[in-house]
Amino acid sequence: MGMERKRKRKVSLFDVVDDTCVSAKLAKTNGFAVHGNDTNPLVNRWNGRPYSKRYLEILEKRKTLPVWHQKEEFLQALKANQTLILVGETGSGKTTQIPQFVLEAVELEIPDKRRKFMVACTQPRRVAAMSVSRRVAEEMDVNIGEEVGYSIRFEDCSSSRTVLKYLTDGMLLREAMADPLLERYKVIILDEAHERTLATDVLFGLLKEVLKNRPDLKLVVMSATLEAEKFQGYFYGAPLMKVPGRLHPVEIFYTEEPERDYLEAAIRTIMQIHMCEPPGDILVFLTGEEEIEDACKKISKQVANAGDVYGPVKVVPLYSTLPPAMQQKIFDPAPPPVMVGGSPGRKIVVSTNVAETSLTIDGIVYVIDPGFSKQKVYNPRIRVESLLVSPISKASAHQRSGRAGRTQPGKCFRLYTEKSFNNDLQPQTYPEILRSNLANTVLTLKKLGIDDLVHFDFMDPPAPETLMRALEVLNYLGALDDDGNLTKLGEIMSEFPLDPQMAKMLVVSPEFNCSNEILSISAMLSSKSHYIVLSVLCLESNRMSKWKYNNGLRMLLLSLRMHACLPSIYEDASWCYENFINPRAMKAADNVREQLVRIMVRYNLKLCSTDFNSCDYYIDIRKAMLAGYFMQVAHLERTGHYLTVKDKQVVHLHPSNCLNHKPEWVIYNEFVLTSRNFIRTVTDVHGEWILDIAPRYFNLENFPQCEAKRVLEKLYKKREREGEESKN
DNA sequence: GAGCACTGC
Repeated sequence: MGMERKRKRKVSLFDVVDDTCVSAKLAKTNGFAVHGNDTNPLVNRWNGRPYSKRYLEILEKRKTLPVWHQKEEFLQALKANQTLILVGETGSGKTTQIPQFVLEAVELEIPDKRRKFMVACTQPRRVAAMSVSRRVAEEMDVNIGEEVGYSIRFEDCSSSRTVLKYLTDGMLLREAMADPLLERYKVIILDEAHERTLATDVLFGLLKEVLKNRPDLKLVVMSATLEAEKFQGYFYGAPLMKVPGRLHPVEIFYTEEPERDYLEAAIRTIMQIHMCEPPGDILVFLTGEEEIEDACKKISKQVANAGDVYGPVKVVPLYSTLPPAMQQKIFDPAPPPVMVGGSPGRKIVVSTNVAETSLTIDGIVYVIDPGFSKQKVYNPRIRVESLLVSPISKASAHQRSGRAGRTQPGKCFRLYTEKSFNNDLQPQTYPEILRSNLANTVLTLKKLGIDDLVHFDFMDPPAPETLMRALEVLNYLGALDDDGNLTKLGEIMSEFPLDPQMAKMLVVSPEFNCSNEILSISAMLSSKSHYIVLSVLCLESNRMSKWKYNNGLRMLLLSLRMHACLPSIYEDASWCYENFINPRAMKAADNVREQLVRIMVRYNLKLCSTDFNSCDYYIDIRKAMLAGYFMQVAHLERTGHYLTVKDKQVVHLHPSNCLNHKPEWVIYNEFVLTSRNFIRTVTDVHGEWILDIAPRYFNLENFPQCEAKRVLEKLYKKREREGEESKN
C-alpha cells in the first residue's frame, strides 16, 4: 500500500521534474527529426545516414533466424498486451532481434518531443550486455554508445541519443532506486529470466507494481522453455509466445547403474570417447578448482598411457578465477595429428558451471555431465552462506547437454541413470533468492519504497525466517527503525554497492577519522582481498616466512595506506612483487574504491585519516570495522576455541589469517563452512570497544548464557566502578 | 594448518 501511495505521488510530479529535457534538446540537434523518414528504405531512421552495404548483408542473415518467422505475431501481441512472455531456446535470435522489433513498433517520443523514452533489455552478466549491444549496434548500422548502448557497473556506454540500452539486471535495479517508476523506459525486456538471479527476481515483483502505475509501460519476459507456465501464472496469464531454437540434435546417454565415484567415471568416459568416437572436442563438467586441476593431471596421464595409436589430446581447465590468459586457451583449436595421416587431435575442456551459461565454446561435440555442481545454500539460523556440492536440476542438465550441439549433432553422457534423472532431479535449480542472505536485498527493497515485505509479490517467497533475520540485522545496524522504516543512515547505506555491514562501517568511518583507510579496506574486501596477497604467497612459500615474520595485519594495512595515498603505485610491477601484491586485483580494487569515493562525496561524507604516526591510527580503523561488524564477533573461550557471540557456534581461525596470536575478541568478515567452521579475514578488537560501539546488540538482558556474557558483565561492572571513582 | 560454484551493484 505504502509503495503505491509513494508511486502515485511521483507520477503527479511527472511534469514538474523532467530530467530528460536536456537530452530531448540534444536529440533534436542530433538529427532526430529524421525519425519520420521511415518511408525511405535507404535511410537509417535512427541517425539519418544512408545504410551501409554491410547493413543490408547482415539484414539478410537476420531474416533467416527462427524468431523472424514470428515477427508479425510478436508485434501484434505486443500491441495488444502490457506484458508478454516469450520463450525460446538457444539460437532463436531472441536476444538480438526482439529488442529491434520493439523499436520498430513503439513510439519513443511524446508528441511535443520534449521527452524521449528508451527500450531496456536486461542481462544477468556484464559480458553479455556488452557483446550483445555491440552486435545489435552493428545490425542497426549505428555506433555503439549512440543509438544503441549498454550500461554496466563501472561503464555507462550510452548517451542522450540512446534508444536501446542493454544493461545488467543489477544495474536496472540500481536505476530503479533513483527512479522507482523507471520513467525513462517505454518497454522493459527481462532476458534470461529463467536464470532467476536475485536482481531479476526483485525486478519481477517491482515491475508488477510499476506496471499498475504506468499503463504506458510494457514488459517482455524472455526465458528458456521449462518454466514458461509458472511465469505465465505469475504475470496474470500474460500471453505466451514460443520460438523454436536452432541447435543440432544431441543424443543423450545414461548409465545403466548409478556411479559410485563420478570423477573416476568421468575420466573413464573421456577415455572411451577418445578411443572409440569420431573426432570432436569434449566438455566435462566438474565442481571446483581443485577437482578440475586434479582431473586434468589424471586425464593427461591416462592419455599418455594409452599410446600413440590414438590422436593427441589437449586438456584445458576452466573456472572463473583462472587468469584470463589461461581462460583463453579453451578457444585454441584441437592439436593436429602427430604425423601425416595420423588420428586427429582432440581438445578436452574440464570446467565448472561457467561453461554452462557464461562461456560458450564452439566445436564441442561430446558433453560429460556427472550431475553435480557447487551451489550456495543459506542457513538463516546462524546467518551463514556456504557452498555445497549438490545434484543439479533437470533444467541444468538440459542446458549442459545443449552445449554439445552448437556446431554439429552431438552426444551427451550423463553419469547417472535415466530413472535417477526422472525421479531424483528437481525440475529447476532453486532460485537464488531462496538460497541467500537477504540483508542487502531487503535494504534495496526498502529503498525502492516497498514497506510491506511480507506481502511483496515474490515469484518464490523466501522463508519468513530469512526475511526476519534480514530485518533484524538492518535494525541493529541502524538502517531501519523499530517500525521497519528506512532511516537516513539506511538510505545512505543503500547507495553503496556493498553488504550492509560493510556499508555501515564505511558510512560511520569519518566518525573514527579513518574513512580513507576504510575505503581501501572495503574496496579490497569486496574484490576478494585474499587473491591480492595470498595467491602470490602460496606460489612462493619460501618468501612467505619472511612475510609472516612481520605482523601480517600491519603489513596489509600499510599497503592499504599506500593504496589510499598513492593509487598509481601498483602500476610498478616490481613494487607489487616485493610487496606480494597482485596488480590486476589491485586495479580492480581501485576501480571499486573510486566508485565508493564518488558516493562518499555525493553524501558529504568526510574523507579523512588519523595521523599515521599516531598510536591511534590502527585503533581507529579497528573501531570503525567493529561499528559495522559487531554482529560477527567471536570470543576465545578458556578451552582454546572460539565461539561466535550469541549464535554460540564453535569456529576456528582460518589458517590464512595473519595474526600471530589468538586475541580474546575478534571480528570476522566471512564465515566459511568447509572441512570445519572457519572464520576468515579476522581482526582483533577489545571488549571495552564492544560496550561503547554496540551497546544495544550487547545488551546483557537478552543475551544467552555463556563465557562471553560473563566477561562482558565484568567489563560493565568495572566501568561502573570507574565511573563512580571518577565522580568521587 | 586450509584451499572459493557462478554472477551482480
